[in-house]
Amino acid sequence: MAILGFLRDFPLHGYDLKNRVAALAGHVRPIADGTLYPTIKKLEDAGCLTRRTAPGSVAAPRHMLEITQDGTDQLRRWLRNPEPVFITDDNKWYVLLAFLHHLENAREQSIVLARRREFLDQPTQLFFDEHGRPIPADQLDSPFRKGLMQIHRSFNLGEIDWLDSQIAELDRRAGYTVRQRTGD
Amino acid sequence: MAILGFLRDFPLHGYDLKNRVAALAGHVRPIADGTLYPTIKKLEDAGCLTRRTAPGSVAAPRHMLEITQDGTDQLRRWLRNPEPVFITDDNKWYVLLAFLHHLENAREQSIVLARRREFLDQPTQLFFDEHGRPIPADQLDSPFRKGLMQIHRSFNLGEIDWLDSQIAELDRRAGYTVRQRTGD
DNA sequence: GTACTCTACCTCGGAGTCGATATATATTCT
DNA sequence: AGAATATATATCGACTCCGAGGTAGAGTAC
Repeated sequence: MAILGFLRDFPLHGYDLKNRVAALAGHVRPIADGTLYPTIKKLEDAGCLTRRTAPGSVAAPRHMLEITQDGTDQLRRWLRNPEPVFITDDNKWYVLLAFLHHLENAREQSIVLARRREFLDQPTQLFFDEHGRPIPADQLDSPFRKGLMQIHRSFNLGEIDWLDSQIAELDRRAGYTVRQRTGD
Repeated sequence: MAILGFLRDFPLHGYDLKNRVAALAGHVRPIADGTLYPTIKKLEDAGCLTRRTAPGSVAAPRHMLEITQDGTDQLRRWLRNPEPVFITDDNKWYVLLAFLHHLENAREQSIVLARRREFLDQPTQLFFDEHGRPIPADQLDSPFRKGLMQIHRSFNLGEIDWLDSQIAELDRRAGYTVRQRTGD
């Protein structure tokens, strides 16, 4: 998704892609060569991108990669209907968010944000005692677990606020569109 | 790490472990049977845990798992000297944090928190233009990328605050210990 | 009575990822 | 001259993990 998402903005070569993915997921983990190049090949075989050999600006020749219409369609399918783990795994969710603007329909964007919003709404209970009873944050012995729950909670609330404002804005825009269309 | 970390508190059976890991990493992803049971077996073969068959409270018989001294040692090694990805990957870091109290030495705990703190201190630049120039948050076209950077920044600042206060507290405690020792 | 659900364990195949290794070119440092 | 570093691409074996499937006991709904 990150490869096609970056290529949707402008053509890039593998090495550049690697650095951009590493920066985006930088706080997560850089992508390994052994992952990147086979994935590029797979996407090429699937017709999602084409390559043109160009002289390297500094050293060895580059393979400039360009996204195709099929690639754009594939990217939009992934964004429009993301697998559950892209909603629940923070790392994957942030990668998705970085490319969500490639879904051009505000309504579709709003639906994806709403899925994340719904997920964050679920009460999270992280720790339990011997008998399976939930332990509230203030009764935890470990200051690390206390901090973990506290940080987790405040972070969730912050993201929920942001999601709500974004969803409202997107729905307002989509609403205008619908009204304009139905107003014909 | 999560398996040994939970067993360090009290013995559990596989099914219970699965639910606890799912709750801890609940906002991430639940652990699959195909991951859990082979991992339990691997830890058993490595002498990190022992199992005792007990009648199931409701249905099939359970395998109650208990951590051994070797298992405790292994857990402490993982916590004391975590691989880089446990510092940089949020998901893994939070799992580590949930069990850091099993490192009983305040100095050692503090060193691990300091590694995370140092990592968070690095300026994060997520997006670049065609020419590789960094794009500041306020110049991004996508509201999702803007939100991503904004949330990321505020979250980092929050965690840094917490880390600083924890490190100070731990060092204060470790300092007392050293002073008492050297004062003999 | 029988279908469904929850508990509880286990295995196998496949997908994805990493890390090591290899190949080359150009620049910079010593 | 030689070494180190950065650019740039590619492959291979090993490892991890998931998902689908299987086994089984006990309770619950219809």
